[in-house]
Amino acid sequence: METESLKKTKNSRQRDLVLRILRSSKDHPTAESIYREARKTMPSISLGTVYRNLNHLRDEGRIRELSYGKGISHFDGELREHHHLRCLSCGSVEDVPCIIPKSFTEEVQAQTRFRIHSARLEFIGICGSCEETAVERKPEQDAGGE
Amino acid sequence: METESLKKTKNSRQRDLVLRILRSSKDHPTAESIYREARKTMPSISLGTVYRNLNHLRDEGRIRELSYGKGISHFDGELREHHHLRCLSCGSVEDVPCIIPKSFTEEVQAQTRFRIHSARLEFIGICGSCEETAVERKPEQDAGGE
DNA sequence: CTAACTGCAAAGTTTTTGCAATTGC
DNA sequence: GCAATTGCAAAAACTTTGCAGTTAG
Repeated sequence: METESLKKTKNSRQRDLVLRILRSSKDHPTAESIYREARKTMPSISLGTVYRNLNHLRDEGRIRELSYGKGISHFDGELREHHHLRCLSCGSVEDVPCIIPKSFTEEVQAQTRFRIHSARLEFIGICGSCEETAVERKPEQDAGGE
Repeated sequence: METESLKKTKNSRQRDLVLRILRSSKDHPTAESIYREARKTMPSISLGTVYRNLNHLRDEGRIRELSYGKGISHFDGELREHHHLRCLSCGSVEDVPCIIPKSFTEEVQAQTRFRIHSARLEFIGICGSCEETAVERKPEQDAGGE
């Protein structure tokens, strides 16, 4: 009867800070940007500690790791089901509070031998402001200054 | 009247090879595994060239880059709409030929100022064979050897 | 008290890049 | 012929880790 190697967790000021920054963040910060933010409050915090805490919080399921794009991971402090819109033009990522239809998930599960826990969905396209910019730039339109 | 900085593309044996490997691949190889495979045919090919060609092919839209997980990108030579099942236990990724319901996509698009081109969907759960293994391991069941 | 945690810096991984030589068109 | 491409190796970018000292419980 072995318990799943659960280890005692201490609350450190550093971990609290990382979590607080993530929770209060409207976007999806990277380790680096969390680090920069954290140093405003706690100048001695190290990048390694930020990484360790992000991994720890993710393993506990208290935050989500996104890792879209190539190298860099982004982190998300929002746990309720939601998905993402990624803009091809400016690279921004916003949340959509949509929920994948249960019927769809069930259909997929029925078709495969897979037990589905959750899903990650990312819509890829052009965001509102880039769309506007593109329209402004069109030559048919009276082209702005410069 | 400037065209979108389109640059002439040459066909090199290296690029063809990378594409051929990807197209004939049932799974989603990494740059590294494509490199290993490529060297069987063309021992002089370099890893840098594999990376350059993968990026090039992706930019042309001839392959897809997956980059799930942290560091390593995986590539996918299949362009028809399909999505992925990722197993939490063994880390494997398989294709599901499912299609996101148009009505769902349209609903999301209507809710936001976003113009959706495409979507990436990944179901996360436990694959068939891991599920079986887990069941075998359950102590209620007559536990196998070892 | 002591195991978890930290800061620091060095090391690890994955990907990109500069350069001179080739190669496809 | 010339620009695109290549091989090589060095550099960059991101993340993890070993260690000795600190801290929460």
